[in-house]
Amino acid sequence: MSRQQIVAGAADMMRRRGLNATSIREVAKHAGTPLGSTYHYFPGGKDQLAAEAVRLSEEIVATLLAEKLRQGPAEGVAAFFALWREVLAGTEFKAGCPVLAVAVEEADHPEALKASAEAFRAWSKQLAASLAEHGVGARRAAQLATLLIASAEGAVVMCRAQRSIQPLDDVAAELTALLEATIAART
Amino acid sequence: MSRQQIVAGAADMMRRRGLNATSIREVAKHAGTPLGSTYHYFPGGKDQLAAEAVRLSEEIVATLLAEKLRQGPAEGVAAFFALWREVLAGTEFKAGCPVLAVAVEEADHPEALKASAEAFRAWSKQLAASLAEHGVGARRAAQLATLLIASAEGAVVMCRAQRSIQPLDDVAAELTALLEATIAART
DNA sequence: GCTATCCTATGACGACCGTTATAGCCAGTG
DNA sequence: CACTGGCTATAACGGTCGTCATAGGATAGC
Repeated sequence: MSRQQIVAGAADMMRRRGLNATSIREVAKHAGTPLGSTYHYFPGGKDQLAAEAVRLSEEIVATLLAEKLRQGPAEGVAAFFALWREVLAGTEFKAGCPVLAVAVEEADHPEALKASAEAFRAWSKQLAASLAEHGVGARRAAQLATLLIASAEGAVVMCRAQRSIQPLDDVAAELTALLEATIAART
Repeated sequence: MSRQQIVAGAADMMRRRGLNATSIREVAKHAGTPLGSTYHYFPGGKDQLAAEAVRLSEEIVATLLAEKLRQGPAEGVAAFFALWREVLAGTEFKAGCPVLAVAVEEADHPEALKASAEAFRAWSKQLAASLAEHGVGARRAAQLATLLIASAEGAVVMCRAQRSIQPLDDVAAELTALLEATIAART
């Protein structure tokens, strides 16, 4: 269906150029659908389209995370960082996270912003739950999960600015060590 | 001078709405200067204006960081997080970091992007140097410095999305503990 | 007083934006 | 066959954007 192509194309454009630079016209053209169709599928306009793009991105990451976390928190975190490394490497550091892009551009897109908050919360919960399962206290697990996501998102932005993978690798190295130490201490 | 007001206004608008939603017209109006003056002061157009706004933000943070780091890395990091906490609280979670905003919106603003990369690098160097002075190995100090900046920037974005200060506090708590442990181990 | 220089003031340019309206195609159902 | 509803196709709306050009005013040095 072409509806999904529109959402996927919007997400791709948003993670590269941000929300405001992603025009509905270009999204439609890229998806091979007429402009009018966009407003047929998304009567809520750009806000709705952006919100769905954010939710799609959330699901993709959440699915990968859920799969890898079954092998343990360390594997999940490793997969999370590997995912961003691939995104950066595969786009010459030109793409980042569409969820973050929406949160940074405060225009009047309340649905999209809500979806963005929900995505961060969902990822955090997944990670925190996995940590708690492996003996980390609930409070500490939540803190660690937030740290993991915040630092990964921040590192991706730094990588884009500097056109280098090093910030992400630095952050991943530090957090992997911290995670191992924390889990080892509670086992 | 009105030139500085233009740059400061641009930085403020960028950190709230992002680069693309910051129009030169509005910046000029907000600064009380005519639109034509903007192109007199910044013949390089929006790219130059954005780059100078990023450099101004870099300097403000770097100055504060330099001052606080004289009392040690822990105090510097605490001040860094306190700064972002104030920005968020003082704007109802509607403002973030203009440096990050530029890096996220990949339009053709090469100078601004370069300034953004330079800002991240400058802050990292300051923090890493302070850590190294207090016994942390050079490699580790660089990694930790990157982690501190990445996680602070990422947490600020999460706070904006969720309209809550908790992500920043969670990250600050984790990193403060990590920092203390690291410095204690090498002393 | 004269002039050169910096800045103001104003308006225009082409382009793109989000959104809406309207008319037409083209299935599938009865 | 008729017809209805989902989607296409196309054009237009008011608005804002970055940028540029040009003319006016002020101010400082001579």
